Amino acid sequence: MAAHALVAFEPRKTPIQARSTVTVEAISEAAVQVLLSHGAERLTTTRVADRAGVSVGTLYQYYPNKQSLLFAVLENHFNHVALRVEEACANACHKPLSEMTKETVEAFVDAKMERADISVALYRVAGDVGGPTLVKRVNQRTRKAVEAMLETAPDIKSPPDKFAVEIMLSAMGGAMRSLLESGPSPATVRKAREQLVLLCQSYMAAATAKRG
Amino acid sequence: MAAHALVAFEPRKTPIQARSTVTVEAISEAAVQVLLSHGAERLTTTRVADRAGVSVGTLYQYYPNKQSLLFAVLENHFNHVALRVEEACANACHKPLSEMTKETVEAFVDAKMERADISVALYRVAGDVGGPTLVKRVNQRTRKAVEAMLETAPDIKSPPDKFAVEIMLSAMGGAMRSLLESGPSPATVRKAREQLVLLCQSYMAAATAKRG
Amino acid sequence: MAAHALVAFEPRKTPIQARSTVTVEAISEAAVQVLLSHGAERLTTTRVADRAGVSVGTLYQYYPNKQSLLFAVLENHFNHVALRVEEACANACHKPLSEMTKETVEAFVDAKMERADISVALYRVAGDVGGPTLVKRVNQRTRKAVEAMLETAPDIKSPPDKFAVEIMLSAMGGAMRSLLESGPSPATVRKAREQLVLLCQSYMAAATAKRG
Amino acid sequence: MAAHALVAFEPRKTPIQARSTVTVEAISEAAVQVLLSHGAERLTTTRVADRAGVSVGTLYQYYPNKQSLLFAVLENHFNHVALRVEEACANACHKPLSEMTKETVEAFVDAKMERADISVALYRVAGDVGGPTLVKRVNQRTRKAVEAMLETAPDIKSPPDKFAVEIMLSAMGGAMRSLLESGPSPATVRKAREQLVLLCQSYMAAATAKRG
DNA sequence: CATGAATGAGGTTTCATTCAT
DNA sequence: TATGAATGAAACCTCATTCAT
Repeated sequence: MAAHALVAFEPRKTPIQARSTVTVEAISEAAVQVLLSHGAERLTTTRVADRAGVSVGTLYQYYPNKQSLLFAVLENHFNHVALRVEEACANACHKPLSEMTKETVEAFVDAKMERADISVALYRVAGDVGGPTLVKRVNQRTRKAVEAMLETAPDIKSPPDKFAVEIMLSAMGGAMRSLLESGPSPATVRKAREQLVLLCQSYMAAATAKRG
Repeated sequence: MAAHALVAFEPRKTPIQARSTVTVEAISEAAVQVLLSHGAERLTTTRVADRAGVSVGTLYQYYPNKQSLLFAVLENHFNHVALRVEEACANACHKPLSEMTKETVEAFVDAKMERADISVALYRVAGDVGGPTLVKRVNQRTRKAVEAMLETAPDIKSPPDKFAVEIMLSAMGGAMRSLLESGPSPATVRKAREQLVLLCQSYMAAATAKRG
Repeated sequence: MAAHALVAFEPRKTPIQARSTVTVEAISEAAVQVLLSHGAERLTTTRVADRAGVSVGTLYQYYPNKQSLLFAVLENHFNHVALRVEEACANACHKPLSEMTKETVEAFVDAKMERADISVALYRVAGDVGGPTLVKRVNQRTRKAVEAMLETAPDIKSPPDKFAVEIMLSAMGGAMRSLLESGPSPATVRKAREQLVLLCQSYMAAATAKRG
Repeated sequence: MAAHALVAFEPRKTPIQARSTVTVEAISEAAVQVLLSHGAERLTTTRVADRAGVSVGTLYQYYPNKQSLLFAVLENHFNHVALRVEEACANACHKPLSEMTKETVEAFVDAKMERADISVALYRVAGDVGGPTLVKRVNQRTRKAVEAMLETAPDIKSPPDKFAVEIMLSAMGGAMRSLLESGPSPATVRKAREQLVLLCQSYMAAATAKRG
């Protein structure tokens, strides 16, 4: 599994018949299951196929290699989280800055916690599978949503630059990663959520005030 | 390489003789070299031994298995960074809060950048090798240093709680990870460093002000 | 692809309808294309079907297995060459021996060169597919044509025995094989053609003289 | 087994200890055995290792891949035949041309027949393994020996050009191939040998006479 | 007749680890 | 202690072939 070449991550074949769509989803879901039950290094394509109730050959009809399968799973997860954040951003338009920040951060934390186990499992495969690239791509997308939201803030003169938003997103992501990897209690999660809100609020305030 | 059992990560034999120490260090350094030149999944024990100029057998005299070797490398790197931060904390005692934060953050960023390539390479093995555990341990240590420093701050009434410091450290670590994995230009690093300082300063201000 | 059992090499169903004939030819031609573009070991039935613009299933309607497909392609090629030689033999009747030989050899060389690329590609599959059997069969046929021609030679008393003709044909075939596999320049081909004519002429003269 | 890239055919590791030399030879010999007993397409690296009494891993210590193993076997065989022909050429120096030719051809036929089964088996792998390249290389070598011999012929004025010798060698090789692949009786072999001698003798006479 | 999704045995290759020398 | 040959389980992936639609 060399992750140096970022090629051929796209699915190999577009399902035409109805049954293949089912198969593709079964495989993707099975990959998550195996990831959770066996861990990243015990995940083999054969095991995934077994769990999905298909043969290995079928798996390879839709994913050209193991990486592309894991990449797809990773992408799903990231897309889900990104979507939640985008929704929150859309909802928080025209509210005061601190409210905006709060809702965005909370949406992110909640989306991650929603499938905390998967998040943790995926941290383990991300490196081998183009994770960083994907993270960057998703961060761009999220950043755009945040920026659009900030444009509508009534209480700031000019928005922070792109860079500040990026820093905030990656800081937030990193803190969540540490948190999730420590297997936190619900109470801990609650406290961390609060602190994360505070972290981002104070940063946003500082970053926008500078130009205001 | 199952990372589920966190046993036997410690080096097998403590080198007493000078020759052994040299060997151990050669192996550890070779591991880093191979990591950089071949990537995480092309790192094999044989290759490391070759690069170190010893036989595989010898490698296994000092490290019970591959994981323990990588763990040691990881530990080295983390210890180095932690040391730099601790030094900065010691130096910043009795200075104003914002100054303290600035110097701490800058020490962290600079330490990471000092061997940026190694940092990136290690992100790739961390998951398989007890990285999260190690991160937690190092974070504890760093947190203590930060807390001790904060105790001496002249301009705050009471220090932030443990949790706030932990959040800050993990946020900072996460942001650096994203940054490093994107292969940033020097200019980008400079800007990120500034922003990271701002992020932490505003957070520390907010977190201590609450109790102040 | 075990070639030990020489069964079931014949096409499965004789195409009666026009559409079928077109399909069969498309498949056969596609096999050649794939052979040239991907090489012998990258030739898969699916790939051939794709190139032919039909589904694998359809391919298997006309060829019971992969071998039979390749066998058919091989047969086509050999038949083509044999036909050319037979024509030459028919044309050369009643001419002097050396003229007969010249025209026969040249017809063979030219027929091979006509589709040199296919010839080379087929050398690579011949072994797996009943090539030797086919070669023998085609050589019988060609030998008959040559013998019939020789019967009409005005300048020999009695024809050479079967064996001599067979030796000549296989020598000629082997030399062409070596030549083609070396990717010869046109000039080389021209020289080789001359020499091959000389080789066969002198042999025929010697082989017939013995009995004459 | 893609044979397009003619790289990495050389053995991977030079045996240092005595025992490894034994191992290498056992593997090579086992490959021949498996080739004979199972045929070319049933030859698997695992099977070869089993037959050699070692593990697959050991096989791969000495041969970087399956091709390189088969290439080595092929090379052995060709070298053996080339050696026999070279010996014959050395012995036939200063004899009359027809005698030279006779002894050379007979040496070739006899060397091939000596291990007829291997010859046939190898025809089947040659294509996948760099056979043509090897054939060319060995033919060069043999040609040199033949030319050196011809220089000493008392009864020719000037030797035939390189090309004629090459044609002769490849014709001879091709005829032998056809013969061997037909599973000939001893009587057939005897007759073929005679005819082959005649073929080459008459060609050599013709090819040298031209310049004489 | 055509389609193409599914099959799964089987092949090649890697690499952490051991142990006789 | 050092060596490095040997191990072999286990991973990934291919592809000829079938059969329900």
